[in-house]
Amino acid sequence: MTSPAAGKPIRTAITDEDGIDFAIIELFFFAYRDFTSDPDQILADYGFGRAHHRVLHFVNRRPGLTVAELLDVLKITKQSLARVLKQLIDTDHIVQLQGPRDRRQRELYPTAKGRALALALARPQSRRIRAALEDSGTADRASIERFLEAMVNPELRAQIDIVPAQTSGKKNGDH
Amino acid sequence: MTSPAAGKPIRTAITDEDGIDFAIIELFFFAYRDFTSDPDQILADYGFGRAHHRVLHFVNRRPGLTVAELLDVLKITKQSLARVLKQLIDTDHIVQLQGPRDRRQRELYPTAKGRALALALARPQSRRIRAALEDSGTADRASIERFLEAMVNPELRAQIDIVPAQTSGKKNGDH
DNA sequence: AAATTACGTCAACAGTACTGACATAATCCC
DNA sequence: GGGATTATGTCAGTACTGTTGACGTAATTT
Repeated sequence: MTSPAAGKPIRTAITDEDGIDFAIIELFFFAYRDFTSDPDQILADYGFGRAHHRVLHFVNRRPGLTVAELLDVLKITKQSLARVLKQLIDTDHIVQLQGPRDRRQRELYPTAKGRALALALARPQSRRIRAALEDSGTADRASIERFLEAMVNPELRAQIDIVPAQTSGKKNGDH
Repeated sequence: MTSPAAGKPIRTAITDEDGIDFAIIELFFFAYRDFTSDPDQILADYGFGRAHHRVLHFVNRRPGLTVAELLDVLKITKQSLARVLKQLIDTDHIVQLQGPRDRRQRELYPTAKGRALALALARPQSRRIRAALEDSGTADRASIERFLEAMVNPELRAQIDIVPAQTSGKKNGDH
């Protein structure tokens, strides 16, 4: 049961000693797990995974973004993106257009099919958020939004707020 | 560039039409990504991954939990847990004790080494949370906690709150 | 014309998850 | 007592997502 040189078991639960906020750490894990479980179920019907969802999401949010910009947002390598993006293009969820200024670039746009899937995936997530905001009562949307934004690395906050609420895509002022 | 029967590109960004809360959906993605990046860096030094972190976290939070209980909290299969748990035991971060009542069970406890690593991993996460709470100003801790808890599937909320704040482990009233 | 950039692709590998099958020991129940 | 069930462990195969490294091509920059 216990190996030869095994350390002694600690029988007391870890406490909030050192001011460690275990409650929220744990809550964040559970919340994110369930948050992603809704779209995961839908994606399975398409043979897609979470990576496809992320690509689809950002292409719909910033139509016309280039491959390099997408890589920068997702923080993955191009080899990792390649497989996923190829599948989304082959299944006609996303199309590539040659960049108008720089013909080396590939601007990514959703098709009607890709737009529809993005919406279908976001719907249960949005429903969950709305319900959580209601259930938690007092918490107003803005304060949750501010908290989540503050959780993001400062250098990377530029990636957020790129979408100007209503107006159309092609508005990438970064890089 | 465009394949034969490709759909037409949609050039407008997806809107908050249909009442979809894209802002918070996206924020949640960025926040969780950065939230996990801190411990990921530390884990790399040990040759561990995120799965090790989760096991270590819950064994420290509920010392004496059984393998079955751990599987239930993590919502993974025993085959998936096996490798990770074995490594943590082999490296003397966790020890197993035969269950006192039911000798088939294996109660999991952290060693001093495992406790120390769990704390080291939680520290930057807690720091990030504290900073985010401060930065976001108004948002009081309790409302964030309530929101995150409300994001979790109702059936699974029992898993939370198991740890009674200060008292020791062995208090698993579920199942 | 040479260097750099944007993108694509091939190959190998790691980490985490899954399903299915089978083994062992301990407990439960008739 | 003895068969069924339960808790755990393990073997084998597979999928998805990510990595590094290398190389190729076309377009732009210098």
